[in-house]
Amino acid sequence: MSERATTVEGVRRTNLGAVLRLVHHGGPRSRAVITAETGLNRSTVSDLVSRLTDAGLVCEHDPDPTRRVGRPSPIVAASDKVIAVGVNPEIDAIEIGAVSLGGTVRVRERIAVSSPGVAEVVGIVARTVERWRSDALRGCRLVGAGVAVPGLVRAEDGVVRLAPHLGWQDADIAGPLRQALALPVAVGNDASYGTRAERLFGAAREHGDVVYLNGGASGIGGGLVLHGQLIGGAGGYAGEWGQTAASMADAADRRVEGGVLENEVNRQRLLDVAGLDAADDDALQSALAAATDPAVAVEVRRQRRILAATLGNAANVLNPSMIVLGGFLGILRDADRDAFDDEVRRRAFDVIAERLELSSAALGADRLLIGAADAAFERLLADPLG
Amino acid sequence: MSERATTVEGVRRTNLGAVLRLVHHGGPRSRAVITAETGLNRSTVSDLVSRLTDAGLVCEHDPDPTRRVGRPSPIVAASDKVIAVGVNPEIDAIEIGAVSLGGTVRVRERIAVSSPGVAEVVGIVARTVERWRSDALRGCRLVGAGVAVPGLVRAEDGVVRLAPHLGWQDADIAGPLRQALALPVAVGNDASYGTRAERLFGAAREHGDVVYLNGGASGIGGGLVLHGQLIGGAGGYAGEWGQTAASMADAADRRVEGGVLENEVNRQRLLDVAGLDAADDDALQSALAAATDPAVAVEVRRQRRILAATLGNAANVLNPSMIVLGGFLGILRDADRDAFDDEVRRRAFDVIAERLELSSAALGADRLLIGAADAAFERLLADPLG
DNA sequence: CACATTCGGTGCAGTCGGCAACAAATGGGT
DNA sequence: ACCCATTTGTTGCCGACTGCACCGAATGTG
Repeated sequence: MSERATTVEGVRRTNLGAVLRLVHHGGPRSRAVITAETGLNRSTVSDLVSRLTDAGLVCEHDPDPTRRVGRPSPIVAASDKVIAVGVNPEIDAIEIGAVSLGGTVRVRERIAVSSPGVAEVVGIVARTVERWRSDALRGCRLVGAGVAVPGLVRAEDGVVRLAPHLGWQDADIAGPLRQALALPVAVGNDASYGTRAERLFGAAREHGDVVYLNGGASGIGGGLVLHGQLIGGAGGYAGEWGQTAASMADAADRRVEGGVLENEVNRQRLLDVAGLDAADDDALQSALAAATDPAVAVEVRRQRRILAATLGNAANVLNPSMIVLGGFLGILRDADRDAFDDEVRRRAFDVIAERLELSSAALGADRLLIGAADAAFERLLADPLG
Repeated sequence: MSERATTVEGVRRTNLGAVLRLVHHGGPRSRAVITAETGLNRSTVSDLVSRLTDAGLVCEHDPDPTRRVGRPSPIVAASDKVIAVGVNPEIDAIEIGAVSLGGTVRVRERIAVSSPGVAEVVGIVARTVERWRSDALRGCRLVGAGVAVPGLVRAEDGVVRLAPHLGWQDADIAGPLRQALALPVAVGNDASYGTRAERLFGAAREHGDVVYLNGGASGIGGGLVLHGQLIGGAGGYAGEWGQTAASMADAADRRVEGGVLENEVNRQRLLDVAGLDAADDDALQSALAAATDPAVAVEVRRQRRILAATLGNAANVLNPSMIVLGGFLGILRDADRDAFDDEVRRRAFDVIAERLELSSAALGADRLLIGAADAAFERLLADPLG
């Protein structure tokens, strides 16, 4: 978003990228609106749009019949024939999706595999994409692939340093996948890509300072957007909330001596107290809501207290305008949204709480695929005609 | 640093700023080095430098006698005649400094006043600067002033929302001071400006992802640099570590029920246990080192534990490459640096701890003046010839 | 049907950085 | 003392890009 254009040609790249980004992340809009939002000249926008059209990246169609005087301005939309592949390997399956520019999922498959290795993932993805290419994606242009990995990914080269649930360690999936698909490949942490998706297309849309926390079966991960930028930190490992020491006002709230946040705020504990063996988030939510055993309410309240303290800390340190909770953390909040939000705000400075919103994640299961695909689009947005 | 240049003229602004920033933050260097570091063409750099010289912002002087073949390249240095004023109102005094481009403090005064109001600060600063103008700063060009306020400052307009130690609330100091000095004025939180100074000229030089925590008599504040940018958050209030709930593995470490970090990691508690009434940081450090009472060591260890847990959390969430500790937090660390650093690293993921450095603050009392002045320079760097 | 309004298209001008050729300044070798 | 290689500043030209002014197109209004 904010590369500095030091050269005159760079200005063109920047501006082409800005226009394409606008219709990709913000949806279709008229040329006139683009002119107003970019602050560029009409003639400049005209030129930029026609170049993007020539390159097949955007489509123009007739304007909406508006009731206003004046010449109607054609609507510019991102081409849905430009596609990036999103991949999310998990412990029991691989999820693959084809996402078009604009952020809609065109095709999507979940392929059951138990704890797949790198070669297995690459093979399955390559076969699936090959099949799509001559079928659902006929006539489309594939521009890249993104892989959302449940683990620690080194930002500089995309090497998976550690993915405990997959059993990967110092694994390079970018190289093999790039070879197999003949496409550029981005690799990133799943929570980071979830953050990206929620910020661009979900609950944190339009927010420049976002804290995102996701609770899954394997723990708590998250991501940050500050100054409108996704924050990776020095190595790209930022967002590991699950490993932070939890703040508990009452020592009786602790369950694991020397434990960390994800030991205390924990999905399995909720399943246990609800008497469930395994369940998806919807089932868990219903079970918790329907439970009559007071122990359930006690455990939910305990986890809510601890989570609220963590979020209060995050608010004081980062001053976000939006906190988004995904997975079972959203369930904890939804048990009584207003009370939860108030408790978080109460722990933050007034001036910070004033402008703090909280939300449960808006995107469903597509979140990671959309985020991963968007990371793959990033190269295109940086230099649309390159 | 990273404004996007959407126009051709904007490219020139960006590049002029980049060159000026280089010699301002990085020190004097030859044209040849500037060419290499900016990636710009020789002829472009030549033009940019001569424009900056014409504007009196940089000076060129004869090259160092290097032992290499080839035409020597003249050294470009930021002009020390370009000055910004840094101001730091405290509870017992106002500190004022004149800082030249390049970051050196030219003049500096500490004026004792008890808990000054806005009008008092403005008056004193105006008189002092007026005196300097016809004396120490004769022939200099003043380009702005920055005020480091111990309190919450709204980023969007510089209004001081709350500065408890000064008794200010919703106070506008930018307006009156701008009028009195006839200069643009920047207002910010003191810890933010300290962060800025340590990052540019101090311990975190060259680090793109920095966590800075400062411990003073009034509490614990801090700042963040991520992706090379100073992070303010949605309202500019980010960095309030002091108000976060502390994480304590052992409940016996708690001293204040429902208290926050700055209640537990606390300068006054150190003074008390050391039997001191009041002392500056140097005296406190000596007293703690010389103490024989085992209660002193116990309290130091307790505060170190809590601080290390907080820093470990910060490392996991933000993945910084450098953590800088100022004020009495530096003293706590210095009591046994290696042990402290190891404890912080132990609490972070291996991959994060691998590349995590810690340091005590490198700049002394000048820190806030340098940071505040640098904030005032920002306008100049964004558009050097504007 | 004339007019106001809004917006796209075209040609021109201004600005900027890249490039290539040349000049200048230094060290090394004979 | 002299020539050459190397590095770097300087100059003039070129290409690229955006902004602007003007014109034409498309729509609603009276």
